[in-house]
Amino acid sequence: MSPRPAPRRRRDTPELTARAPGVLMSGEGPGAHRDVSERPRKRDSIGTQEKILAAAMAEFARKGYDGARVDAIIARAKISKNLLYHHFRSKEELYVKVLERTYETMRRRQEEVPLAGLDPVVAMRRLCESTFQTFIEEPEVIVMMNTENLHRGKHVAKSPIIRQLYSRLAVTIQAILEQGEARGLFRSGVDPVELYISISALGYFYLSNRYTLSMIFDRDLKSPENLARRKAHIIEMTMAYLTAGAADAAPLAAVPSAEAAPKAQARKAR
Amino acid sequence: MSPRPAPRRRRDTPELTARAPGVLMSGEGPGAHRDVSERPRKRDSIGTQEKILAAAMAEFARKGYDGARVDAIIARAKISKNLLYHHFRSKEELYVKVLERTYETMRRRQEEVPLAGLDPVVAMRRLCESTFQTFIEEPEVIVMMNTENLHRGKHVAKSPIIRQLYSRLAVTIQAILEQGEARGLFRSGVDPVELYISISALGYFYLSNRYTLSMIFDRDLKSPENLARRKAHIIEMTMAYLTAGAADAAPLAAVPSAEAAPKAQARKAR
DNA sequence: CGCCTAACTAACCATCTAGTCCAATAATTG
DNA sequence: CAATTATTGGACTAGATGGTTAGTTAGGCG
Repeated sequence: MSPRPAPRRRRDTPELTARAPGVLMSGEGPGAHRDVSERPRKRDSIGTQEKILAAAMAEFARKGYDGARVDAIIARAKISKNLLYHHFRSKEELYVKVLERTYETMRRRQEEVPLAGLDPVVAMRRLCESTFQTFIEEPEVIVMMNTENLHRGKHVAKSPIIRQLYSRLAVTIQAILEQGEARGLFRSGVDPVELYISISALGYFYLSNRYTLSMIFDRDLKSPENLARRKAHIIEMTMAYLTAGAADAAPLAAVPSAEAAPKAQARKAR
Repeated sequence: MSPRPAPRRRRDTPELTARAPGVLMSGEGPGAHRDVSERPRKRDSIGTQEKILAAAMAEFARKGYDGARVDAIIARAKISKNLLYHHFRSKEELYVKVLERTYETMRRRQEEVPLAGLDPVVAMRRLCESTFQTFIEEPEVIVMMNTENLHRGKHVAKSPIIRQLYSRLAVTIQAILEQGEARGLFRSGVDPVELYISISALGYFYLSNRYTLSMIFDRDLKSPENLARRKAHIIEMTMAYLTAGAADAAPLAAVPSAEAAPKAQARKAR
């Protein structure tokens, strides 16, 4: 083995960034500054971190973890590589931050939709809609979750923040189900987790696999008409399941439309 | 620019690798040959390609395209690197071959399930079961499709073989739907593509995202009980949707069980 | 039976990639 | 003002990675 004094010192940097204090006015240094049209470029730590996170989110959501390039992230964020590593320890740490942010987005979107106190049927329809709508408007969520599952959830496992985000949702759904059952609108014995997985699945898979599905079935799944049709289908399927065999079974189309086009469609859909 | 004569030599091999022409048949020369139980290991082109494809499938399904390493593939296949490149032009070509094989698997599994001529209700239940079962028993399918969709289907687009595999299925489903409708068992106006996407989604998403879902909901989605429950749920949901509002609507649980455990469960599940 | 081609190997290489080092400079804050 | 922190810049490196080159072996066939 070649005598290599420093074996490797990636991480173990003692973070002493002792810069020589005085000696620095020597050269004509500033000559290189060619930023003329740029705005003053102030020092804004959290703003920069925000830029980096946004750029990283875009890159990870486009290429996955292994396909993502740190150089691409710094290019997107228009910062130097050193600055990225000044704020984040490693590519992996940055990825975890982005992942946490993704889950935070999901949680926020969920809490934005008021479900408590509503008629159970309306509440469920609204849950279906908003779940699908979130996947449409936050496409990064899908790729980030796919990426994380490719890695078998090893980062989520280490992030205690993420693990708690969904507890409230399960409770909410449970309440809606109980109310619906009590009023004879829903069947009994519905598992809220199973149900939520299904509602998510119906929209998530459709969007996540739209490239291959579009190819196979020769249909543009992202067209506004098909998205609208899909949303209706998800609601139909979910409500049919819930109402089938209920005490006071509404035979079909419990509330056919009543709340079409609740929000701007596809805020930043691609 | 330190004057570096030799550009770079990672492995710092002691130069001159001139293999002496003759001296190598001395019995233990290829000492690495400790394959005793193995068959003589003749020169077997298609057998080798098979080994490579199997190894590549395993690697791609574990790591995705960018995470997969050619070196890992050759290690798994126990062949030399150049042999891989002798049979396949590039990592990408190999990936496409694996992808095609994946779709071929799906097609084969679909055709193995006889649906024509059955009672529509039975046929649909069977379709739900077999779809889920295929995802369980061929876990590579899920990751390969996720990977391909991460790349926005660019390889599928170039592979005409893949694009035709599903045409037959759509026709089959359409026939079942029509029959069910004619007999007053199913609702009318069901889109076969939309339906098939939903049936797939309910199982696919559950399995594909099981790592994060298991974490979030604190439930082992891969346990035999939960898999069985999921299968029942998928059937319930699909049949509820199809039968809701049918002319001759069967209120609930059209055919409660009747065909439980059709095959060995989880043939090569992990 | 020798030769040609295809199967096969080991070493090697060019390049890429995450991450570092060493400055230098400008803004912020105590 | 002085210490700190944010920021840029560029050169640099270890190691990994896809792919190639030069060479060896086996087997079918004329």
